[in-house]
Amino acid sequence: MWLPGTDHAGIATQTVVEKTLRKQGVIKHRDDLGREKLVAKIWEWKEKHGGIIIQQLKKLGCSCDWSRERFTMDDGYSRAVLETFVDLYRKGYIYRGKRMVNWDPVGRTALSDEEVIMTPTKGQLWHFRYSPEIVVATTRPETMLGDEAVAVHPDDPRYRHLVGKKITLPLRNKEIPVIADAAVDPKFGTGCVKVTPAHDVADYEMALRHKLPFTVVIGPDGSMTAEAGEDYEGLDRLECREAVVEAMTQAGLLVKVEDYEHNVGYSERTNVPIEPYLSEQWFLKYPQVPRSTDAVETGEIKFYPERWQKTYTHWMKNIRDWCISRQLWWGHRIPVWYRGDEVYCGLDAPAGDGWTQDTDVLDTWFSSWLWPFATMDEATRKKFYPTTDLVTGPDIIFFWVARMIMAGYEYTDAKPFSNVYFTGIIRDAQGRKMSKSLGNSPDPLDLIAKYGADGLRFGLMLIAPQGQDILFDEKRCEVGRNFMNKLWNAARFIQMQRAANPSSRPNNAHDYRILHELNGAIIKAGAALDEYRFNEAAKILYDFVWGDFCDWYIEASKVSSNIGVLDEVFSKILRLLHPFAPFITEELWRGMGYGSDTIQFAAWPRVEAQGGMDIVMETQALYGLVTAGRQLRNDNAVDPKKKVQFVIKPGKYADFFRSEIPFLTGILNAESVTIDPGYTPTGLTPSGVTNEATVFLVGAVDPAAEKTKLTKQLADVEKQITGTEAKLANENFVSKAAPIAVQRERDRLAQLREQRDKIQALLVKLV
RNA sequence: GGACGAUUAGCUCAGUUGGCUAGAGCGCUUCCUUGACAUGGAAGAGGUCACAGGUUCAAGUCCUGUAUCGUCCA
Repeated sequence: MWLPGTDHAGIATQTVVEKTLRKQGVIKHRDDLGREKLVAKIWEWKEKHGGIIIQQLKKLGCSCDWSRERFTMDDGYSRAVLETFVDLYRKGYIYRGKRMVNWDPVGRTALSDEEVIMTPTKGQLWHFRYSPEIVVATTRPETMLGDEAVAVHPDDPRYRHLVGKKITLPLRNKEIPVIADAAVDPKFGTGCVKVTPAHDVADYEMALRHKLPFTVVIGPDGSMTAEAGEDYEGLDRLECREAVVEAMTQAGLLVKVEDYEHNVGYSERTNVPIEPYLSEQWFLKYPQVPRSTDAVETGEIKFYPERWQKTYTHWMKNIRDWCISRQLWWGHRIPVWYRGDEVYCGLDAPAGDGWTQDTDVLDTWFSSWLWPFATMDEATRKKFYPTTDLVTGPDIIFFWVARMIMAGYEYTDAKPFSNVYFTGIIRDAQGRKMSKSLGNSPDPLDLIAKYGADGLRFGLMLIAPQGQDILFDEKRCEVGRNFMNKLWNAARFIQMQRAANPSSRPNNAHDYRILHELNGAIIKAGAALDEYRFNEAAKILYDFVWGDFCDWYIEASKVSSNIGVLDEVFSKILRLLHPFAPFITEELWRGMGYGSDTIQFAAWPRVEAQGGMDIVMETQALYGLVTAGRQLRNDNAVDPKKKVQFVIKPGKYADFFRSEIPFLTGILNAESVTIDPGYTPTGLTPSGVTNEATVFLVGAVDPAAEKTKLTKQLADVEKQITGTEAKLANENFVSKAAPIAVQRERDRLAQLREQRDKIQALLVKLV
C-alpha cells in the first residue's frame, strides 16, 4: 500500500500567495488583509494548485491508494499535530524562550538551523579603531551600533592590562567594558573582537557568560531600530553598513579594509542573508534521540545506500534544539493561550475571558514528522504500521527522515519504517538542481505527452543508479519510449503467429534456450529489486526482452514458431515489466488475453524448473554460427537479398546443427546451409571461426579483405594465447588460485589453440 | 577545516563479494524500407579504467597518497 499525500509547505506557500497578491495590487503587506482573510486566500490557492503533484503521480501511473490521500492541514491530521504539541509541552520537551534564532528578514520569520544554507561569500573585513590600544575587525560594521563589549583572550599578554577597563564605543559614545573570554581566538586579527550580544550567535553566548545587555539594533524587517541611534534608525542594514563605514572613515577610525571570504547563512526559502536575531520562540528538545540513533546504527532501520547512515548519525550526535515556531499564518497555529502572565497549552482555548492565542504557527516539518502514523487510523495502523519503505531524497534526511524516526518511537513505540531508499536527485544536463527560478525543470506532463508515461518511467529507471544523482537529458527518455514500442510490436508479432500455429509445449532448442534465459532474468531482476537496485532490474529486463526475446527467439520463430512458448514467455515479460511500465503492460495483458482481470493482481513470475542445459549450450553455439554467417555476408559486401551458400564445418554438435538447418537457412537468407565435418575449402572461401565450428561462405570472395581479416583474428587469438600461457606457466597462479579459476584458464587455452589452428589452416589456403 | 561521493569509449553512465578477452545507451561508420518494430535490423570503429605507490598468483575492483569536480556539516 502506497499512501499518497502532500504537506502544506508553510513558508513557501504563504510567500507565493503573498507575492501574487502584491503583484495583483490587492495588498502591500499581509497585515492589510489580516490573518483570516489571507489564510482563506491561501486555501483557495491550495485548492487550485495543490493537486498538481497528485495529478502528476496519477498520470505517471503510480499505484497509490488514492482513497487514503492525506493533506497535513486536514482536520484529523491537524488534530494530531496539536495533540503532539500539547503532549510534548506537558512532558517538558517544548519550551518557550528568548534565544538567538535564524531570522529571515524577507519572510519575517524564524527558521530552523536546517533551513539555513551556508554559502562562501566574498565580502570585506573592516578594521576599526575603538581606542588607542584596541582595533577590532568585522565583516558587519552595522552591528557595532549594538556592541556591548570588546573581548580578548584571558591569556593574551598584549591586552591583559586592559581587561576590566572601559572604552568608549565610537559613533555611540557609549562606555563598554573590555572583557576576557576564552572563546576569543588570539590569533585572529588583532586578537580583540567586538561583542554584539543581540546580533551574533557567538557573541550572544559570550554575553550570557558576562551578563552583558542585549541591545537590538536591527529589527525584524532588516532595518535599523531606534536603539541604533537617530542617525541610523530606519536604514536598511546594508545601507547602514555604508553609513557606519563612512562615519568611521570621517572620524579617522578606519584602520584598513581587506577583501575577505567568509561563510554567510542564506535563507533556503527567500535566498537572503539570515540575520541572527534575538526573539521569543518555541523550541523542541528532541525526544528519543539515543533510540533513534541506535536504530539506524544497528540496522533496525536500513538505509539504501548505506552510506547515508554516517550523515544521519553525525547529525543525531550533534543534535540541537529545534526552533519550531514560525511567524507565519499558513500552518498549524500554536495551541497556547496567554492572559497576563498566565500561559495555557491545550487543544482548545481555555475557559474564561481575556485569553489570546499565540500568533505563530509551527514549522511545517513539525507537522509532517508525524506522517507515517498520523495518516492512518487505528485499524489501518494495525494492518500497515510500521511501514516497510520510505522513499525520499537525501537532501531531507534531517528535515524529515530523522524526525520521523524520533516521532515514530515517541508516539508508537515502534520504528516508522524498516527501509529508507534515498533516490538520486535529478539535475539538469549541467548538473544543476532543478529549480523553478532557474526554469530548468521540465514539466512531467509534457514529457509524458512526448514519450508516454511508461517510456518516461522506464527511461528514468534505466539512468538512475542507486545513490547517484541523475543528470537529466530529455533524449534519455527516448530509450524508454523505443523500448515500449518494441514491446508493443513484439505483441503484434505474437498475435500474427496465433492464427497459423497451434499451441504446444516447449519442444525445440530455441524454446529451451529462451525459457532458460527467462529464468535467469527472473532471478536476476528479483535479486536486484530486493536490493533496491532499480536501474539494474530495469536493465536486466531490457536486455532480456530486446536481446534474447526479440533478437533471437522471435527471429527464430519466424522460421518456425511455438505459440505456446511465445505466450508463456511474453505473459511473464508483461508481469515482470508491470512495475516499470504499468500502462502498456495492463493494455497488453488484457489485449493478449492473458487475464480478464487487471495485471496488477497477477502473480509475479516464478522460476520453473527447466531441463536441457546441454541444449542451451548447443543453442548458444548455434547463434554463434549465425553471427559468424552475418559477418561473412557483411564483410564480403554480399547484397542482403542475395541467397548464398554456407558450409559449416563443426567441431562437435554436428547432429544438432544439422537439425537446425532450416533455422540457419532462414535467418542467414541462405540458398543452402550444409553441415560437413570433412569439408575442405577449395580456392578462396571466406570463413569465420567460432568456438564450435568454422563457417564458410561459398561464392563471391575478396581475397585481400579475407586475408586482412584472418590475419587480424590470428594476431588477436595469439595475443590471448600468450597471456593465458603466461598465467598457467606461473607456478604461483597454479598453486594458489582457486582450482576452478585454473581449470577455466586451461579450458580457454585449449579452445584458443584450436581456433588458432583453424585460422592458420585457412590462411595457408589463401596464400 | 571535517565527512561522504565521483573520476571507465566523443557524451551520459553500468561494472554486487578481486578471476575482464572492461559493457550499455546515445553519437559515429557501412549496409538494409525482407510481413512485429526505421521509435527498426545487421555488421563495425572507438578505452594505457584520473595520477603515483602498495597488497596479491591476479587489481577497473582492495589499501595509502595526490589532483580535479560535487554534496553535506562546521
